This record gives sequence, C-alpha cells and structure tokens, in this order.
Amino acid sequence: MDQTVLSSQVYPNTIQSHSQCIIVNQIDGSSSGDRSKPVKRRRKRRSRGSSATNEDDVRAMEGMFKKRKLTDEQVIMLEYSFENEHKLESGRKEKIAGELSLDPRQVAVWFQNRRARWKNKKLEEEYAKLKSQHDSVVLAQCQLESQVLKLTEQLSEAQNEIQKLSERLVVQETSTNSSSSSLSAETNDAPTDTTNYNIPLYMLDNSYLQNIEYWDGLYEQF
DNA sequence: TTGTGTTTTACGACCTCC
DNA sequence: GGAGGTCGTAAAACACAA
Repeated sequence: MDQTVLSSQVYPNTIQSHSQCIIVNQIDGSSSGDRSKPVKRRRKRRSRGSSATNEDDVRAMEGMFKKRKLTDEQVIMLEYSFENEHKLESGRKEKIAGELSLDPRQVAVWFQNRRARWKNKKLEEEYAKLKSQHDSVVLAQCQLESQVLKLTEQLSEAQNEIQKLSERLVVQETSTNSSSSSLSAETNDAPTDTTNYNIPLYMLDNSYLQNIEYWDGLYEQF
C-alpha cells in the first residue's frame, strides 16, 4: 500500500501540510563530512505555510519530506523485529520495508529512533539502580554514625567514672600515708585497712594508677 | 478551545568501520 | 568513500489540564 495513501487515510488532514514542508540541504555549501568545522549547523526547513520559490524547492516538495505516522500494525511489527535484533542490516531493512509497505529509509530511521529510546530507557534504569544503591549506603552510614555517637557517650561516662575513682584514690592515699606513718611508729608492717573507703586493695597498686593514665591517654587520642 | 508538555517521525552533522 | 551508526534537534502528532 502506498504510504501517502495509507497516511491520508489515517490522518486525512496532514498530507497537504506535509507536502508543503521542504528541507534545504547543505545551505552553506560545505560537504556533509567536513570535520574541520566542528560547529553544528542548523538545517533549514521551510515552515508549513510557506511555498516553493525555485525548481529545487519544488523537487524537494515533490519527493523528499513526507512525515507519516506509522500504523499500529506497522509499529507492532517493527517492535517485534527490534526485539529480535537492534541492528539493521541492509537485507533485513529491505525485507521489513517490503513486508510493511514502508520506504527502507523509514525503517532505518525508525530503528535509529528506537535505539535512542531504548538507550534512554537503559540509562534511566541504570540511574535508578545506582540511586537505590547510594541510598542504601547513606542509610548504613547514618546507622554507623549513630552507633559511634552512642559508643562515644559510653566511653565518656566510663572515663568520668575512672576520674572519680582516681580522685578518691588520691584522697585515700593521703589519709593512709598520714595514718600509716603514725601506725608504723607502733607496728612496722601493719596491713593497710581500706575497708572504710570501700576501695579494693588492687587499686592501691601503682600499676593500676598507671593503667588509668594509659586509658586516659588512649581516650584523649580517640 | 487553547496553551503546553510529551512522543514520534525525520533529518543534518559527524563518527566509525570496512 | 560509502554504509550505517549516534547525537541533537525540528516539526508534526498527540495528550491533557485549565
């Protein structure tokens, strides 16, 4: 079926305006493959309402630009074909075009656009996946920071407790020394009685005091 | 009805591969 | 150098709220 007829059946009001659209190729006269000019050149298109002004334009109007909406059936078949293979070899293009009564160029363009849509979709999926992973990492980080905060508080409390014990120990040592000096006048090796202060004997050991300083130093570093 | 945003069709420019 | 790819974009077609 002729595509113009097909389109005019589906969109009877569009064909006339389509035929009024033309494209002026290479308006600046440069070759299409000129890589020495990286600046993108806008192609020029005649607006819908304008008419041809010379023979070239008339020729362009007659043959070049026909924007035709594909039928549902054509789209379904193209999608099916795209599912099988995203690339389009020459033979396959001709075959599909013949089967769907389309211009081979239309099939090529449809595949180009379809690949672009597919790529966009893939990018969006990839973005969503990465965002999900990122959110999970951020959540885990928050949990860890909260945990660090709690442990820091516990450490601080423990350090305070040690400080209190240390101060009590100093007081005790002072009183012990004064009493022991009087006691030692009476008995030489009398054991130190700490029961009144409720402090274990091992705390009176120098190594214990050194341990306190050691842990305090560690805490300061932390 | 109309303004506006989105999708679809088509193309130019440029790139890559053979 | 040609064929066919991507990328960016124009313009038609379409959807939809106001």
